[in-house]
Amino acid sequence: MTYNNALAALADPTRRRVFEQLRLGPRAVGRLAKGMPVSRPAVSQHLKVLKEAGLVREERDGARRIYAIDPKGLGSLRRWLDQFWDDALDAFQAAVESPSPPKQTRRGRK
Amino acid sequence: MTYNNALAALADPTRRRVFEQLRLGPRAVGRLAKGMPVSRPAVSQHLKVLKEAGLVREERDGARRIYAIDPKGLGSLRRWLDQFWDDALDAFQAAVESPSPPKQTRRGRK
DNA sequence: ACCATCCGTAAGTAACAGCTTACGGTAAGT
DNA sequence: ACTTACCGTAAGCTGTTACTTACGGATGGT
Repeated sequence: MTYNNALAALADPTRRRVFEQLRLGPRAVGRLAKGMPVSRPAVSQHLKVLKEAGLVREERDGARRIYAIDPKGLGSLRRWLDQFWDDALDAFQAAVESPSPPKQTRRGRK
Repeated sequence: MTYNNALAALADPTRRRVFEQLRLGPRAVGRLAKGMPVSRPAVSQHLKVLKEAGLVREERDGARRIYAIDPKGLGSLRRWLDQFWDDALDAFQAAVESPSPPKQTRRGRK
């Protein structure tokens, strides 16, 4: 039930860019901030949102925080999307196969 | 390359609710607005965003507009997520299998 | 012709989200 | 003990966004 947070988290372009950076492997905050158009605190705030959405895991290494992708949030999002995908295709196919659907027209078409 | 718009569109809870309504089949605007906590124009605006994101298709039936899920936007979103899913699992597995990664520590761990 | 239904758009407002700078806390090196 | 590096949080500002009401165009029935 965390897919809603995951969607909201991945909606922001900057945050998505941080997330895509982590696809290459775990990274510290400072390293993530380098090469980004925003400041380091901004990256920290984005990481906080991603973490609360279950998309990212935090691991301490001395004074540094290493962030990595958490498959959990990604999985729940994928499940939601797949379920949606199947149902949508069913409805789409049913609409195509029947020229005059049962409840489609209420007052006649033409 | 429309997955970013799709993510932004599905980020809003109300808009997601409209979209999930359409999972049951094509609906007119007025019918979608009934049972929603917001006004009909608000639903129209949400449908416009969903349409621009490629998530929804519009079909005119007299004075009514019938909206239905467009598999296109859903597909691009799914592809992006799948690619992400694979890469993330690879990186995750690689990180687990190697106790001491190559560039993980810069000044030594302890 | 008239009226009712269905809907999109414009304008205005209030809440939210993302960014910056400033600050404090923790850990490692000397 | 002192300094440096690394990072999270608070406070404040600003642009965006989701909502409302009001309006007008298009279609269908009588």
